[in-house]
Amino acid sequence: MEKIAPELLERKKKEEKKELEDLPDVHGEVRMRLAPSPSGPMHLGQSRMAILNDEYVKRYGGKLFLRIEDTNPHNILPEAYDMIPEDLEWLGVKVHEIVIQTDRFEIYYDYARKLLEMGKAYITTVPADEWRKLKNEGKPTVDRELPVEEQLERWDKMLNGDYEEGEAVYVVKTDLNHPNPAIRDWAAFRIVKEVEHPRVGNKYIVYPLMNFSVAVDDHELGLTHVLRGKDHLNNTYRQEYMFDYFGWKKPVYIHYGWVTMKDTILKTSLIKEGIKKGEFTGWDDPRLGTLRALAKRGIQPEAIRKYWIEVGLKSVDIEFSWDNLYAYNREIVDPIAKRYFFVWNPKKIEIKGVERLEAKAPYHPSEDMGFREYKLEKPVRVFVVKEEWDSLKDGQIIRLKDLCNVEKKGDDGIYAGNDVSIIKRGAKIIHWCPENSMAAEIRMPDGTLMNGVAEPLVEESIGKVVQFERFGFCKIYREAGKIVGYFTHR
RNA sequence: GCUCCGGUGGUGUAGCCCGGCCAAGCAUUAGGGGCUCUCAACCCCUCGACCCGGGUUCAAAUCCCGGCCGGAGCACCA
Repeated sequence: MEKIAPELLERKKKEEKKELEDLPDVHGEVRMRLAPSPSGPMHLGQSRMAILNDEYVKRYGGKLFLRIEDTNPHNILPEAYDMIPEDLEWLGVKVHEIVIQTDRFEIYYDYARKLLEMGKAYITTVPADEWRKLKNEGKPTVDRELPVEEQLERWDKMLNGDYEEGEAVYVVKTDLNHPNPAIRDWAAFRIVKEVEHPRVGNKYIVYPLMNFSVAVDDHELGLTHVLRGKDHLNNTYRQEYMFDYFGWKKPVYIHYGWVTMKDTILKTSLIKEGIKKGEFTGWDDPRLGTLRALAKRGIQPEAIRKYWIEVGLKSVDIEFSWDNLYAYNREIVDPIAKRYFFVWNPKKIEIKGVERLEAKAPYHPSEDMGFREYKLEKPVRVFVVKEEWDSLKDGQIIRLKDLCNVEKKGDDGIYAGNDVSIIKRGAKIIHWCPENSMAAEIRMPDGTLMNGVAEPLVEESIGKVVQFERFGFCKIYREAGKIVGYFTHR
């Protein structure tokens, strides 16, 4: 090989596979986390952080935490506690330990008290908008510098439920003159009384806000590296104050860019509403960008993984490319998908001039998967795509793939032998389905349906991704006696 | 408005830190051809990019300055 065609080897070398770049500051093993809130199942956008964290933990060894951030009782879908781990498992992400924030209130309270004692936090009873206004002007509220004893007293009152919702807020001090107003004093605990938490009920009335619980947990879990979207950049700065106050060692923070997904419905609140209204069939409706929808459509988790590895951790904003994802998926699915015929807008034609026909079509054009065979008896009738048949000229001879040649004559076909060489001479090849085919409905990612018939043998591929020849890849299901295909991609 | 972050073909990415081998690589998409009993796969070819302007230098996608453009955050959400 080397002697005959060294240039081929050269080429091989150039097509190195994409690899994630190394993480900075790795000393031995890493400890990382995924931190979704349980508002719904995972979607494509969230799979990025899951995959990347997983890749690094697998590369360096260490531990990956799934930390469910459920400290906002207003935005929780109880089923999500189970759905998220399921989605991760489907993705092939290895989670070593699950941590749920509503199990950890005592830890947060503990640190909250310490911070008050250190004079690094205060409890304000000033209304939110006023507090915010003062902050933007770089001015303290009247209660910011109240003595520690009084702050602790207020804290106890908060915990005891002596304040109503919105009457008191625990704030972490930073720097009122910080040039970025977003970083100045930030709210860390709020009172929630009017809503019951789906998981812990009304056991607690003081809820930590994200920046506080995240900082505490990132430290408590001993994280070495934190990957997050750059929309969290200011939160990182806020949280760093906590690390500085307590003298904790900070993890390495890496902020990756924003991903926009055109024509993809990701927003959980919208999906939830749509499901309720009946606009979507469920969390796996093929129009959605949830992982469950993609799974249903036959997208392989390995394709998603490969996609995000290719994209990497850059802080540039990017546009998601379905084409690229489909290309990766096709690479995986093409060699294993069995081939079948699906005829949309079917028209039944009779092939005259033969007693019987035998079809022998390979399951795969290049892989050795055997054949699907059909025997067609006397009135030999098949389904073909209506527009296709109608567009043929009378007298035109075409090839019915893996069956025979026919000459069109109105709504009939005249048997024209079985000489494959007519293809070489330019005969059109069309596909067909036997008369005993099954009704089939294909559901497209844009929500449209295609109705037709699928050859009987597809039944053996229920639950699998197949390729309907001259149509595209689909994942096959059965619903109410009919074949239902979820379109994967061409 | 303020504070950050970033700008390589339609899309994604490599190169940028440590200037030259970059008249910019790879993948995908699009167009064309080949092969094939699929409009798939495979093979070949083609189109297509360093945001702009200065500066430093023998030499800049790579370093410096300015501008322009895009994005994020500025919640008692995460």
